[in-house]
Amino acid sequence: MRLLPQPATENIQLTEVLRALSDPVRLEIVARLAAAGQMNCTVAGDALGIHKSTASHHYRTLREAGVVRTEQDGRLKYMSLRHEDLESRFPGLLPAILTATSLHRTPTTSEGTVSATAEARASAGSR
Amino acid sequence: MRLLPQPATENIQLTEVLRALSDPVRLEIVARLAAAGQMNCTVAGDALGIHKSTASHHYRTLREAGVVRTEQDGRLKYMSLRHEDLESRFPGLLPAILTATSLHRTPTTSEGTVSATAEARASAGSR
DNA sequence: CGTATAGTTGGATCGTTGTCAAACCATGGG
DNA sequence: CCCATGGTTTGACAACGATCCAACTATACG
Repeated sequence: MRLLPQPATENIQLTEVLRALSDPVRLEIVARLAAAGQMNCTVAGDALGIHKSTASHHYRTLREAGVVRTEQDGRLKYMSLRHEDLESRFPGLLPAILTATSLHRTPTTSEGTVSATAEARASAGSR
Repeated sequence: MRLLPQPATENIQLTEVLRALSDPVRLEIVARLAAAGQMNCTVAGDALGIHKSTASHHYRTLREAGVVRTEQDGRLKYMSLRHEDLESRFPGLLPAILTATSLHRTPTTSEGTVSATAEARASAGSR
């Protein structure tokens, strides 16, 4: 369970977090992470219908901004929200954003079927 | 007291708000607006040490994102935060961001302090 | 070892953005 | 009516970002 490099909590910058979350694809990833707890990269890419290299770019952006942590377990990498770190540095910010995304959810690309698959796979891969 | 065109409350998009606030200069404008209540455009530009056309661009970005309202009174235009509109659409978001900016403020918002200006300009200019 | 799987990296493309400068527009005062 | 003042618009420029494809790396499994 190797943890990929990420900024220390005290070095997380507000503008970078906001920038990371200002992209619809990344906001969607974060919303799904909040619901699922964690997520493997391929699942995220498949669910969002984007190329895997594009997905990889978004994971990196989120990780470097300090929004998510990535742990490698074998061939898989699992992302999860840095909830406590963000809360301690920007109290209330992430909850407010997650509330907003759930309030104004857009009927995204085949949300129901794909997200069901994504969740099934995500939970099957977790332990 | 003419009100400049702005998006209706229900049309304010989260990603656009986050995008608008992800620029250090605009975040500084918003922080000062929160402290001062309202602000005239030239004052903001002078205080931030940026060209007036650049400032104008940022005002427009903030207004079009739904973050600020602009009212024209004679030759002057006053900006103020759309606090209630944002609160009704994204509860807790703006307060959390303002809290974050005041928690991790570089120098304080007193006028005349130019170091904040220099830093904002430096990071913005080094894109 | 060889192969399949998971993800990254580099290159190419194309649109967006922050900045300044200069010209422009609008408003109120003399 | 003209001019000074407050802001906007346009143009140019350099940097950034999102995306895809193809090639690459790394890990596990047989």
